[in-house]
Amino acid sequence: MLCQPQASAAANAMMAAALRPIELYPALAQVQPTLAELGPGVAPMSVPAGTVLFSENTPCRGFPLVLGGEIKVSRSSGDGRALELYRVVPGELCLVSSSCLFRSQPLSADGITTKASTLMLIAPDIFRRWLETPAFRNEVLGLFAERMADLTSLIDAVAFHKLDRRLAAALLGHGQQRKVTHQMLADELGTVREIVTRLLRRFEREGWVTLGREQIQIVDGAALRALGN
Amino acid sequence: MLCQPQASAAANAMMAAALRPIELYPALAQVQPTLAELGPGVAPMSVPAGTVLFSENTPCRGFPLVLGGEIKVSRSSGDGRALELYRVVPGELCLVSSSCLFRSQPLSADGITTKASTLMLIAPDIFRRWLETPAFRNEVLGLFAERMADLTSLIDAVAFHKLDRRLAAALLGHGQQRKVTHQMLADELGTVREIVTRLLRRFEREGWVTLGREQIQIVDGAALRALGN
DNA sequence: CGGGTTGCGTGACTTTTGTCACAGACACAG
DNA sequence: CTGTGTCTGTGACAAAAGTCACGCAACCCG
Repeated sequence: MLCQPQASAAANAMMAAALRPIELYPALAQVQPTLAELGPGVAPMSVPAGTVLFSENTPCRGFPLVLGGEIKVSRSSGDGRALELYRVVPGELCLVSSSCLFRSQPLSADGITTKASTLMLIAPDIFRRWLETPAFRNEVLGLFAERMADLTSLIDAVAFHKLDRRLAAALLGHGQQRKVTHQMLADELGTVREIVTRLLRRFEREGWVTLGREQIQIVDGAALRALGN
Repeated sequence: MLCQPQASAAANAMMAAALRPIELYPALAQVQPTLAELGPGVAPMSVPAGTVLFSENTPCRGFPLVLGGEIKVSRSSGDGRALELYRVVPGELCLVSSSCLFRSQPLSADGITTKASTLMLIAPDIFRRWLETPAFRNEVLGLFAERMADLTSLIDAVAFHKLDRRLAAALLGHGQQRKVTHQMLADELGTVREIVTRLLRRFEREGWVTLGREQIQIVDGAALRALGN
């Protein structure tokens, strides 16, 4: 989790956002001690895509505020499968890693950046003082509530929906095409590659998508939506 | 959700606990305004077993502190299946119903008392003032973290574990025998009655349990534990 | 351009789970 | 005791998901 300088245009845009945490987290404008007072103690750090921020056993050192990029939080089964729990985007806290600071047991999940990302790691005692500020507190509680809702609807999906529905839903909301491998989709849904391949071929035969290497073109979004509800 | 007088010995014991919310929630000793100041505004209410406290559509009126009894929070599929998310016991807040006070969307889940129960319904504005107290705040945040962990491990179970494992796990931790119908276990696990019956018969043939009407005797807990991990 | 790697497609098969239909067992009320 | 529920057991079947094994295509790189 070391600081890595970034030079690409995307990274620069990201850094620009990273310099304005207050825009992402308006509540930070009111916290005590202020960001300015803390100075270098809360210097944002940049990590490349694919960095493992935490995994099942790592203890957490603080509360990561995500300033840029994206963190994928997932849970993996003993054997080769994995299931994505949710993603943390700028303006959100990574609650999984932080929740272990409110309780004894560490929360076992993996966190990996999907893009080059910038974070600010807040020490527990600072965080607790920030919670004195009602606005910040409400943001944190709201995020917890949000995450609970996410997890609940994931439970619903995994327990009650068939894979084709879930796959259809996973394809939507990413523009006209998604650039992913079948394996990535499998990991997102908690299944294996072959099943994803088979279902996608079915979708293709239905004329809903067209497939290519590492990319899926959505042809009939309405049909997918109808399936995915 | 009306107040119903309780006369049984069990209910009396429960009411006795209800009179000591501070023992259940030590942090309440420090909150402002105090319980005494609020007086009748936070009068505990008693409901019988099987009361529907909230369901998918009900908006929530406040934060229920559970003083006695037990609330089962579950999610149901469109068709006849259901899956238990977790249970709320005395000393805990019912976060599902309260989380909708931190965000716009109501969190869709059902809450039913499994026993005669006593709760204190805290109005949102009071609750927010109580959150000024660090001890209370930490308790609430800790509970959120706890619940996230619960949900995460449920996701893990539903996504990666076979039903026999989950059933075995469901039988443990309830003493030597569990008094439930197969249907109740099915609702707990998110499956249908027939499957539970079949698996239980298998367990019986293995000599791990003995079955009776509405009751399951655990004979070989070690074997169940080995299966359930 | 040749060889290794990665991603995709597929067929054959097994296991698990769910569905349907029905029958017997038990419990309790009248 | 008799009827009327609720609870349990089961067989036959269908569907969904996972496993294994393999071949081929695209791409990457020296």
